[in-house]
Amino acid sequence: MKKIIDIISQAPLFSGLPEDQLNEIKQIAIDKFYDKGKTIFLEGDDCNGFYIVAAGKVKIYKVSFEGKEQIFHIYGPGNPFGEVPVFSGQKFPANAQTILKSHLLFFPRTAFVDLISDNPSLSLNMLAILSMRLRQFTVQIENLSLKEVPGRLASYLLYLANEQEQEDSVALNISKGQLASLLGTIPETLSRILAKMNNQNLIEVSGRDIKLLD
Amino acid sequence: MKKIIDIISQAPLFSGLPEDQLNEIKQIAIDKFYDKGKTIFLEGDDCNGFYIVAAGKVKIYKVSFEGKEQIFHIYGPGNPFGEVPVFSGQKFPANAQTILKSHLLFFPRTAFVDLISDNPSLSLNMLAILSMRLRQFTVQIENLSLKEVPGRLASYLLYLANEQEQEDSVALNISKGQLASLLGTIPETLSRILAKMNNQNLIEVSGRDIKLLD
DNA sequence: CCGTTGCCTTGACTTATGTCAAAAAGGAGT
DNA sequence: ACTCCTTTTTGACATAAGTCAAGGCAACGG
Repeated sequence: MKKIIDIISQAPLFSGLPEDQLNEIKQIAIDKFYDKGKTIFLEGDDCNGFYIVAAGKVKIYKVSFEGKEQIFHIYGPGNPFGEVPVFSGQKFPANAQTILKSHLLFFPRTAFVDLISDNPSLSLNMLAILSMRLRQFTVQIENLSLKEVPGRLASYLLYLANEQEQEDSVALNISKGQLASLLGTIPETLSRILAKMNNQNLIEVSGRDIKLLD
Repeated sequence: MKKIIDIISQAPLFSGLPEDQLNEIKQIAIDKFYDKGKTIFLEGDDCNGFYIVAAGKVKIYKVSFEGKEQIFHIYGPGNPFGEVPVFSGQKFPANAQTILKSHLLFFPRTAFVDLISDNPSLSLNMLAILSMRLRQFTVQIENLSLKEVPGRLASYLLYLANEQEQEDSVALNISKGQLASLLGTIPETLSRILAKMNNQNLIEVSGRDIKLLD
């Protein structure tokens, strides 16, 4: 298990802050541990603070009445989540659940708001993070509304390849079922599209490894 | 034309600020005027600041390669827009265009960032606004991915009725074509669904006025 | 080694929604 | 009232993607 101070000093949210402020932040952080598949909060729950992933992986998602799931984000180490109601002052807008055994840091709301009020750099960092989120959401809405599933899949594969710094191959870091949910579709459809792109020699799928031939 | 100071003092972004700070904000605001249908900025443009609508109406949207439009927001008086790249430091993520003759206030980026750094209340207001935006986007993604067009339309009508403080009828404030684009569909589909709901006696459509019979 | 479990794939079918084309309705100005 | 122009509606059709049901495959524990 990593030390709190290491996690904090590496999180983008706290980048560029002087050491004494990192220590103040450390003072208010609370360790939390979750097994795989555990719910962290549910849509509509009251919010007493937000989280940063120290280790593991967390999905933010909603489920329709009929049971279809849409994943909004998947967060790994260093990423904060659950900040929205801290500032807008309402309930959580979506559900959060671990998809791996995870170690989280919890930041109580009032203590954090005090901290941010005293600290312009921290507030600008937070503004930057929320702005990046908004940007990601515009991409997600654009994908859902203006692209068909093959296009969304292609975008995601290119994004992953870029993130993994590999020109021509990617390793999916989530199950195909979860990927379907992230792309706003269902496993059957994703499976068919992967098969089709495979036949057209656009990609070469073997399990979670995909070679990009385009 | 309204005075700058009136617009500023009524905007949620600046609510609760003391008078001297409102005056500081006024100093950096710049009036801009646009006719109906004029582009304010395009996706990918450099961002030197953001805007607040003083009068008129503005849509934020993207267009697919094939020409389909998706509207993200429609903003009226008091709403800020274009803030994302101010804090995330990149280009505009979408297009902005007036849908009515409009009067906007422009806030240059660096001056505003200075202001926000010196002013915790202002930064908390901005955090609250960005958080509300994120919340709206989760709803929009949920609608696009988990609901079909009739469900999205119903949500929108209920939202409008609520906003207009009318129990059982709404007046569309945008054209049906624009509404289709806001709901992530096309005018033909929207028209058919309105006709069907009309036949089922769920609503009663006459032009832009819709009675809710449910 | 075998059965259970979870994940993925395939097939046949249904349906919501987009496309294309044309007609109808509505508004603004002459 | 007439014309021009935009918005909306309708019809016939095409298709992407969802549903339901069954089968395959791999991993894991007994």
